[in-house]
Amino acid sequence: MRNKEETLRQIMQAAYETFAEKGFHQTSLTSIAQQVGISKPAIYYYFKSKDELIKSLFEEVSQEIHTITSVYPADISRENIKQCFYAIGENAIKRQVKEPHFNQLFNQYILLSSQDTYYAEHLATIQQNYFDTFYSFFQHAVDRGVIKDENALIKSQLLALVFDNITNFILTNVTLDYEAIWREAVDSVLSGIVIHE
Amino acid sequence: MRNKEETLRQIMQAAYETFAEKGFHQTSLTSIAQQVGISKPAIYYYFKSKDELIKSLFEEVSQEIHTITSVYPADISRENIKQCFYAIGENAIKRQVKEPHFNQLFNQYILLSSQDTYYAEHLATIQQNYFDTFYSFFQHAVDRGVIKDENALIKSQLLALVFDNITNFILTNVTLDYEAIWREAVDSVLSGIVIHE
DNA sequence: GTCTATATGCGGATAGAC
DNA sequence: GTCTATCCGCATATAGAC
Repeated sequence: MRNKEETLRQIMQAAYETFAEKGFHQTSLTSIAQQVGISKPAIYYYFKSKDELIKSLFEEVSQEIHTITSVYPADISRENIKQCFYAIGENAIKRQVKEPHFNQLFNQYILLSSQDTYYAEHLATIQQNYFDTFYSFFQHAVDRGVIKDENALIKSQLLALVFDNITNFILTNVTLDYEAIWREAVDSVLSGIVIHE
Repeated sequence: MRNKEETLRQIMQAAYETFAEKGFHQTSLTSIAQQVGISKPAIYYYFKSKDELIKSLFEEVSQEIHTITSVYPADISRENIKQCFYAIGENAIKRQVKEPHFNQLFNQYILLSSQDTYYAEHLATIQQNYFDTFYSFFQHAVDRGVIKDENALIKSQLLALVFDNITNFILTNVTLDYEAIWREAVDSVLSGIVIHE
């Protein structure tokens, strides 16, 4: 006899990987069941439908997003602010290279969002939260007298857009020097607003 | 009796719109046939399979991309270079708002590319070409003595990434001042390299 | 409570009539 | 060039074994 929670986790895990690699449609419940070692209808004991499984996975992935985007260093100074920003990008690039599945899956939900209001609404929240994180990072620096409060909102949004698209392009066959692009973005955006005493 | 070319165009047109709105999987050949006013198997006279139809549409969309990305003004001067860049973004934003189907469809092909090498290879070429366009724009300005040849490759790629992601985010429910972000990107990237005599 | 066996219906695909 | 008939596979649903 199997353990209920264990089986559930295995289904989620198999779904996560196969959906990311092959896409929702190209992944049959049969193949997920096979990976887990159960029969296809057994999945229906855990999920009302394939769409429910996809939705559950989305909720899990949404949680993870928060932990990813909500990390920012405690101490920002004139000396280390660029390094802080550099590090944010470098970490994301490394994670993306190491774990492409996450974003591959996430991109599928973004596509779903143009066809399904449920995903559209939830993703809008996530993305808004993502922009907010960058903005609060800027405000944090402003509060500490590290940078001037000049166009901070737009600048933070600009960096967020660059950051996001770098992680997207890593998934493609286009090889660019993404770290250099990120550093250039940070340099360009901060040039002129970092206070040099 | 129907006209062959006319029917083909109608199938492509219906596919274009429905695929963009509902996605490849959620669009059945039956619904396309209904829109055109023919029966489902009739589509198989024009396309070997649904995948073939999707691929044909891709080739058509690929053509259009070239015409979109390969426009750049003939005369760049110190006085108008920022305006030129601003205009590129403004045009793209306007087009995107007016015609969201194009990018919605295109994004689906990007997703396919992580599952299918055919699309991966062709998209890599398109995206490479897209970066090249931005770079040659920079080189053009360098050649005319408008900007310094400082980090031009990375800067051009940075602008290309911003440009691309702005058009993506317009499709979402996230409303930002995209024109302002684009102008900020242009200002940030060009600040320091525009030659002031 | 956990799963298997089995049934239904839809969408993609093919053969062949007109 | 288009249609009818038909096949096959998969998502889905339910009945019931243990």
